[in-house]
Amino acid sequence: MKDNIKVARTLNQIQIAVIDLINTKGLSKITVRDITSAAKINRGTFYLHFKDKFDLIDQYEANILEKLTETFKKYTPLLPRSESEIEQLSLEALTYLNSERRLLRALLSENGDPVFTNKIKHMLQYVLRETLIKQKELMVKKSAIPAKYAQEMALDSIVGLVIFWILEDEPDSVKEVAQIITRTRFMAPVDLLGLAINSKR
Amino acid sequence: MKDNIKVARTLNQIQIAVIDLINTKGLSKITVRDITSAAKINRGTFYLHFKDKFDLIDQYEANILEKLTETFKKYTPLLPRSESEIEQLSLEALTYLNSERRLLRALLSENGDPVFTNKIKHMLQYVLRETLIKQKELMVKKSAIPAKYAQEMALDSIVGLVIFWILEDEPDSVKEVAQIITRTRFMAPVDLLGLAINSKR
DNA sequence: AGCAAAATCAACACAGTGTTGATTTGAAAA
DNA sequence: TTTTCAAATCAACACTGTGTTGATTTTGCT
Repeated sequence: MKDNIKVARTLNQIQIAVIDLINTKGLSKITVRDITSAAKINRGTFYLHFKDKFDLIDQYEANILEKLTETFKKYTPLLPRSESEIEQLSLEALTYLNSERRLLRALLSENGDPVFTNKIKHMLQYVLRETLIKQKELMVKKSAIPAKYAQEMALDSIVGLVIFWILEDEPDSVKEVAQIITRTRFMAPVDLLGLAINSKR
Repeated sequence: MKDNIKVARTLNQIQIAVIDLINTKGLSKITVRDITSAAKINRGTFYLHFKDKFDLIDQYEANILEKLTETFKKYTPLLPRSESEIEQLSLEALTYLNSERRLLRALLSENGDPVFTNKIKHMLQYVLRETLIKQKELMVKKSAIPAKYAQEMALDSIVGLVIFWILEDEPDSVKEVAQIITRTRFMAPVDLLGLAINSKR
């Protein structure tokens, strides 16, 4: 049996310290010493749980990505076939993200781990690819631009939107954002921006 | 007078070494020692030109961003009012980026500097904000979603597209991509992907 | 109360950093 | 060609952070 209570307390102190340190001095400048002294634990103890600073961040991120993947799996085989299905899935994913807002804000901020965004993108890409294979019949129309670009942009815009929401100081509600995500799937950038651009050449 | 030739040769050797090292071992794991030994210069010489590894990368990136900003300034006051103006600006910007493809590929790859993407976004945001102020009359329609989200997504999708293109092994021509960018401004994600999604709830 | 896991502590070699002062090299002006 | 001076080389320095060690103490659990 592990002394789970002891471990849990230590890991807790570490996470609180790390979030605080990311926000104050930035992840890249944090040392293991910083973490352990802020968490008021022995430096050796840190190495009992983590290989190094990057391993620590990896564990946090992997945990979040895993939970998020499960949410998506619940909706497989997607893609969703209707607006309301898109909205429902968005709602569930956003609700989970919101529950981890403190950690996510730190990791996704300028002071955080700039690689995390890429990991999120790759996870989503993997999930989408899995389901797209089973859903080829959905692809009925030919797009005006190569699929690779379309996929990349769809992914970037949605990931960008969610991260933007996470980083807001007074974020809109989960429900509002789920609706916004749904709407944006059906609107062009020019229309989203409300611009009047002459589409004649 | 500076021994410009000497300096230029040194800086050249360093850049070649850095690009190579980023591609092989990744920017985060590169030491100043690695750079100087690969460039076959004395370690002290490095510090004659750069404060540290990050200063070096900053200089490369700042240089690229500056050139890119100039290109955009040539088109001020934009925003462009027609498709052809969008395409022309895209063409010019892409042509410059293409001329720096080797360095950009390294910096923007998984092994590169994950912060660079953010810097590009911020630069574009600044340029757009500058011009949007002067072009308020362009904003005629009310968008269905808050402007902040629309702007973020438009930015993310276009930056994502360009970076995707930079990282391709056999990239499409500058002209093709300029056309693609232009088209995407007027199309919704669902249409870009060619999906048949039921928009009824 | 007694066991075992977890945390503490001091000490270690090591790698990379950034800086120094003295010396050599070499491109270009006189 | 010779002179000159900025640039590059070189060896040595103190310093910081790392990751690991073995011995010891603490503390939750049964």
